[in-house]
Amino acid sequence: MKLMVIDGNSILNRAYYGIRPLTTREGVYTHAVYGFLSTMKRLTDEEKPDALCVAFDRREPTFRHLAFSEYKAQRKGMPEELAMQMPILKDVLDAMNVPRYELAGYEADDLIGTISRKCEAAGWSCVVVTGDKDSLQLVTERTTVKLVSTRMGQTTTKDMTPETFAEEYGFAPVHIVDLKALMGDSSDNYPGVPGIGEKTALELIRKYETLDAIYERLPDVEAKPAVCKKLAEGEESARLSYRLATILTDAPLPFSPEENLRAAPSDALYGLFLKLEFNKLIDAWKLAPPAAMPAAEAADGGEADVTVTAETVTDEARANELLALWRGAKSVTLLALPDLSGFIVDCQTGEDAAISAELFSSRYEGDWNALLRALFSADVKKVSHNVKDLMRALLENGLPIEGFVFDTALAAYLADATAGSYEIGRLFASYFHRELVKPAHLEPDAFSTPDGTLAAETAFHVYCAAAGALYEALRPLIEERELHALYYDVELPLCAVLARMETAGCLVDRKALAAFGALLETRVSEVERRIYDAAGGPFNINSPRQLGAVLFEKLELPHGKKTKTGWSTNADVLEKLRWEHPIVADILTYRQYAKFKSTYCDGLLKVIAPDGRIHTSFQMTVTATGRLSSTEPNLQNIPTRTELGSEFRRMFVPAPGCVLVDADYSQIELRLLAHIADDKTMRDAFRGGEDIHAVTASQAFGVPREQVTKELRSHAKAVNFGIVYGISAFSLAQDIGVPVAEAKAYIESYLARFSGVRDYMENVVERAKETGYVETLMHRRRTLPELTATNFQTRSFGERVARNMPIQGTAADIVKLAMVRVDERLRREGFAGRLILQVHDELIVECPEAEAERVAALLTEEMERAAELSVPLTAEAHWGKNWLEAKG
DNA sequence: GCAATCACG
DNA sequence: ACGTACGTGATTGCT
Repeated sequence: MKLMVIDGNSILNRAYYGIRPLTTREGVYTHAVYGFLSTMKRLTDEEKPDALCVAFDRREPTFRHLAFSEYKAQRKGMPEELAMQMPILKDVLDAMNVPRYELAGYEADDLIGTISRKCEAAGWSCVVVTGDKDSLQLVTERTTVKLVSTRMGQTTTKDMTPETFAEEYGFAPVHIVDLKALMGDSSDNYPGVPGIGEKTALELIRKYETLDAIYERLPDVEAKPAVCKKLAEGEESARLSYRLATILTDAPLPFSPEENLRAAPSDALYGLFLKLEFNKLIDAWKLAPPAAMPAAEAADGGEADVTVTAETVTDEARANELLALWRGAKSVTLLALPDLSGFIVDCQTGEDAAISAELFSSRYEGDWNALLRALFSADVKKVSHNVKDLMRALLENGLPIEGFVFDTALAAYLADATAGSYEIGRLFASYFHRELVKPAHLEPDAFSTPDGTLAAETAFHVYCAAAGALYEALRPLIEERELHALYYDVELPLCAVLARMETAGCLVDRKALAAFGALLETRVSEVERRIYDAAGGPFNINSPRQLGAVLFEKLELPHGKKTKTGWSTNADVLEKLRWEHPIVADILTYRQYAKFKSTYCDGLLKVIAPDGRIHTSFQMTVTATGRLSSTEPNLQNIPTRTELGSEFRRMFVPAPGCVLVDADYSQIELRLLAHIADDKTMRDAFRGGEDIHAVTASQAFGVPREQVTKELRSHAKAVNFGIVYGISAFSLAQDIGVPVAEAKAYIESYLARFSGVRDYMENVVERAKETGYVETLMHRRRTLPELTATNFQTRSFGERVARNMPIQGTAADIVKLAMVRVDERLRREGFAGRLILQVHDELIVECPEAEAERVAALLTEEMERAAELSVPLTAEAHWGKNWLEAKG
């Protein structure tokens, strides 16, 4: 029989420092516990011990402290973020039914020593898990020590037996004590023999084995006279160190190995892991909810019994009966396979009765398309999950997209925009504290598997029931948080707008793009050759590491700041070195060409659809502020800041006979700052239609308006940006290239002149600290657990976010509302023009040439009246035969 | 899978 | 005294 005993403090400590910090959404640190449990899981899987327990230190002084007042005196207490994880770990161990031992006056080591000897006495073998080499003294024929070390996030272990120990140290394990008595231990803060270090101590112990043996023959010890002298003078200290290094094996601990036989975890463990957001560990331990809920019960949160009649519908007559039923229902819950080859509809038919119907095109004996047309028309009110994606699939198949009344993913995003994932199973677990019962191999959001959809079908009803339950939980939450307008007037209608934009896509001039790619290719080769010549040989310029070696070692250029892995080689650093060596300018050019070629030429060519257009995906549930994002490809970061880069915008073209109309807000974020902060000076500037950066320069730098130079204006512009982002003098100085003191003076002068802004910036942080969140004008909320952090950096970040999010987020609310209205009017008023792109403060419509002027007017009108502010909100529109021209 | 870099608002 | 601006996504190199 075998028992494993873990040194709780040692392993938790190692996990804490070895793993990057991780918190739950509420800000509770959990990474040390997570690391501990992963290590424990791995080692028990490897060793398969029959019994398992964990030993902990206690705060009370031990006999070692009493014997030697300086024992561990230099140790600082645990950091708060670690200390708070200790009780969590103990709770988890209790829930796992893993016994834990602690005893006032004894260290974990002493308990482990005692436990290992009791095991041996009972005829058991014992495995000690620790990161502490002192414990090696416990190694015997029956007791092995697993030494754990964590380096660069990787945890490795080494098994120490009498054999491996002797090989490494050259003496028996018990003599570790004698060794420590001679060499001392700086981390426990005891001295050993002053002047004798590891090397001499090892030699002596290999020769004489014990401290006693050395002192018995002291004058005649085979060592340098100086060593003998030190030994003689240091005997008292050595004897004391010996006592301190000795791990007790007879602590008064009631213990017998049989009491530690491994047991199944209690029901509480599941809920505890959910609370700690240890989803991976739930999987790893194959934990299930205490009483596995059938899907039908999940639909109403498991509180009442709903009789669910489940059926797979194959004939048209039954489908029509159900359609009638669905039309009469207040709402139905619907999930569809991404290729529309199947769907499921849950429909309440009475107080406690429901019908869950699954339909698959492969088994349907009727007109599948007609069925879909009926289902996705306005008279069936549907609740679904990721409505925009479903709508796009419907549009691509020429089907209607009407009657969607709720999107559970979108609602969950408004409830918490920083959750990261809005996959049904995860949401269900976090709202109902129960894991969804589901086949483990299933891709949860896709409802399909690479090898067919059969597996998905088996779990279909589970997800649909969960979506229904989420609807019940989220619908009231939207009202409570005053999110009704944002949700029903903006986000939900936006699904259809975005689905139409994605489906429409954007035409690109493939030939021009390919030609530009070829041009860049030759330029890249030229520059590459010059770089190799200057460097004295070829290397991979794309590798920052190799590039750093060439610049800072071979060519000995002065290096700037470091990154985690070496010297930074980013554009800022290289720009400062531009005149130090001709290679630098070439590298900057290379970087630009290579970026353009790979990301924008090759990248965009790859995703041109057969219709010659690029269909991006707009993500509605990604950003923490409420903005959209764009993926596969990202069309929100097409170059524009350099002349060469803006050539790409020439490749985005309208269909024949059409133009692109581009409208963008002027200074929307600064106008919102003026409005939200209610700053008189700023408000007057905008009301007077003035150049805001010039006014800022004049105010902050104390010069008359007509004496504001270009340079002063550009500095003021940087200050304005900085204010919106939560400025620091250091970064501003870095940005505009002035001394930090000067940047500091700018900021102070700015805040003195714009006192409304200063007050707002202070108040918003203060309020956020009270409530724990910030919000936009439409009540879009971002919670800020960072504000309560003890860590300075984390807390400062939270404060900057508190200042920025209401501004960036309100701008996002406004643009989204404008999009919904623009789309609505274009369609209602019979325009052929359609929205095709959004780039945060910019909307792009493709329309027939003849519509250009009217579309431009419509765009500016709807954008400008999307919000009523205390300052004018202005937008400008232009049109042209490509995106670059249309920017005006 | 992460880090570094750089494109955008 | 801390480290040094908000929000994104794609590509490349490297472990």
